[in-house]
Amino acid sequence: MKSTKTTSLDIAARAGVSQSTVSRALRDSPQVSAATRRQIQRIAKEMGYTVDRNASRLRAQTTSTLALLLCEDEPESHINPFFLSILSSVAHAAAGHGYDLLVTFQQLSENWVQDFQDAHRADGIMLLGIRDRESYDAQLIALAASGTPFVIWGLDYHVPGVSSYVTCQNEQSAREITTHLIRLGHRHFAFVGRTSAANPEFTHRYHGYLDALASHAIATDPGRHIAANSAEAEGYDAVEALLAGGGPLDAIVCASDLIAIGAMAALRDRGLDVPGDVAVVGYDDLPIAQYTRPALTTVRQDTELAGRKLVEHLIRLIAGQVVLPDELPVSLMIRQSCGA
Amino acid sequence: MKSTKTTSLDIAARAGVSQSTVSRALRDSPQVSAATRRQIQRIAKEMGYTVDRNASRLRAQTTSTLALLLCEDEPESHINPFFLSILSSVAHAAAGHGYDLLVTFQQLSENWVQDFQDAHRADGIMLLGIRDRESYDAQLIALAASGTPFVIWGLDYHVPGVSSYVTCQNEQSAREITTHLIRLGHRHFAFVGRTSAANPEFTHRYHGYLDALASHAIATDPGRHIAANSAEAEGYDAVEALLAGGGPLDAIVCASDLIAIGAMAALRDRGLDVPGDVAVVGYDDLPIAQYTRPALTTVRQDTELAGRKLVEHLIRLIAGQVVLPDELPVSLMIRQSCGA
DNA sequence: CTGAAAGCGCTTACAG
DNA sequence: CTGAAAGCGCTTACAG
Repeated sequence: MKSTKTTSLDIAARAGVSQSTVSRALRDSPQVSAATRRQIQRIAKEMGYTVDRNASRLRAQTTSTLALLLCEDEPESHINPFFLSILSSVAHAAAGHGYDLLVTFQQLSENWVQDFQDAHRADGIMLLGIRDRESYDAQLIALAASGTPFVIWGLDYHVPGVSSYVTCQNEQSAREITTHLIRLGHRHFAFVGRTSAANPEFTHRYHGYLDALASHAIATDPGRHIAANSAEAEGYDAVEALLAGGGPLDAIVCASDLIAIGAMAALRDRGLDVPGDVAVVGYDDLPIAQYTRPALTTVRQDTELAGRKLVEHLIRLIAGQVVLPDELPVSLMIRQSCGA
Repeated sequence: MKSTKTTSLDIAARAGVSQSTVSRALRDSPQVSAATRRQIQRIAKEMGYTVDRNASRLRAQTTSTLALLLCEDEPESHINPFFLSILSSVAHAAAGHGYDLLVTFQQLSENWVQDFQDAHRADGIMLLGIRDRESYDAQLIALAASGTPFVIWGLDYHVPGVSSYVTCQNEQSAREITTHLIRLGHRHFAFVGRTSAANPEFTHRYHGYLDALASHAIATDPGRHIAANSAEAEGYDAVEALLAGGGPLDAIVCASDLIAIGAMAALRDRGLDVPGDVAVVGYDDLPIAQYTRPALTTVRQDTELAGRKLVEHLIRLIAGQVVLPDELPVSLMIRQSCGA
């Protein structure tokens, strides 16, 4: 089946030039005359030849590969579909820049740092899903110390010249969506989402939420802040805890859409109407958010832009160029679950 | 920052053996004495050495890499979260077998076949999301002819010795879930999902559905079969078309959960109760299916097993071993949207 | 069990 | 603008 492999020497023989010239022509080197280059490229195409990546990478001491590490808390835990959108965008962007994309799902227990760096598997690394900074700290420091370029999504940690990060305007957008609820007349708020120094995205959203309440002199009760990771089940349980706590409640700000969807299910199961009795808002704007009933009011993160930025930052870092972290704009998606 | 690279020669010098012995020891060759092997492995660890993959791959003419191609209809179209689960499982399985995983999102217009094969980027390919066999036919034939091992999810196309496929018991499970609805007393059915020779999964599900109806002598009307791809919006529109058609309707069998979620939203928007007025069932058991209200009755596909099988088949194919296509068992997840 | 040597298929100074 | 040559870091016959 498989015919013997075509190498640059075969092309050279056919074109009547040296192997070096073939190599140059295929890399669009200006050193080769236009006529020779065209001829060589034509022959290469005819013979179905493509450069052997292993050889070129070995020789050029590069990998032309970007790695994407998706960190998950536990093996086989459900991953937020939000990351699928980013992954898709990253894959397109990487391909557009001529890079291969290596994808790994990692648990934080594993020591991926040394592995990736020394095995020359990728020129740089993108980290998604790092929510618990403390657990990752040692690995991040080691990564930075090794000089491996990397970019983080959602965590504002960066070492100039080595790493960068891309995140979105978490605090500001949470302030906006909470203010929207206040304007609608809601006064008894709760926030669902685990916050800590270790979980920066949710923490920033929480701060924006608190800030909006404070600006309107609305009191908050620590009991109205329930920790939850981004999963429907945790949103569901959080609402049960909230209702068990008693007291008036007319709006729940959730740190993610998945949490909000679980929260809405719990409210419904308790016979409460959304938004009639309790308004609910989420964060992410997953595709499904348009199709829950009531449709979910949420904050849209531009995953297409996020993926592109991640790749651009990483490529600049690899090239030794200056990179400044990016905070991407978001947009409020007002639908029915907030009451308007 | 980055120190000069450690090579097997450095290890050899330190261990006082030849470079060949280092190479053998690190590959656990039985040719090396246990004592020497242990010592070399210890030194390698101390020096933070890992084999340079580009060099070893070039030399051994292999890639130790598996490619996963996710085919999408249009650039940036939403991808079914179902594939995220499979992707996660594939990533774990590939890592477990010592393979890297290259991920690409492809449109069918692109000619990925030659690319992958000739560029020595992967030892084998997994194809997900090929729903339209006709469009891919030429590429599949070319792939098979090139001798590149590949495995397809969901499409029963295979060339013994070169390719295989993994799918699930689509027809049988659709028959079961439809029968369940019939037992519940539903008599006026519709099916939403695009079927054609080109879309085997949905087609098999449709056949199972028709079969169940026929077994119970329930009449079907071609107008009650609406084509739809796996997306909430298409499910939504399909229900509008169904309702516009008029006539009694008390159960909708959807070819995917995404379609079902869109369908439920449309019914709700028309003031119809699910399952009171119309029962709805889906397919896939996405995590969200437990949290729609009513919770969605659906068919669970074991994505963890699916990913593992895909990788196992591919690795066997690469090793030249015999592989028989797999049809995985599924399970009915009875929740509320069916009326029991 | 170990070593010396060849060679995988490229890229890239160096020389012309 | 082109060629001859070195060498990236391994793996693996071959010889002992």
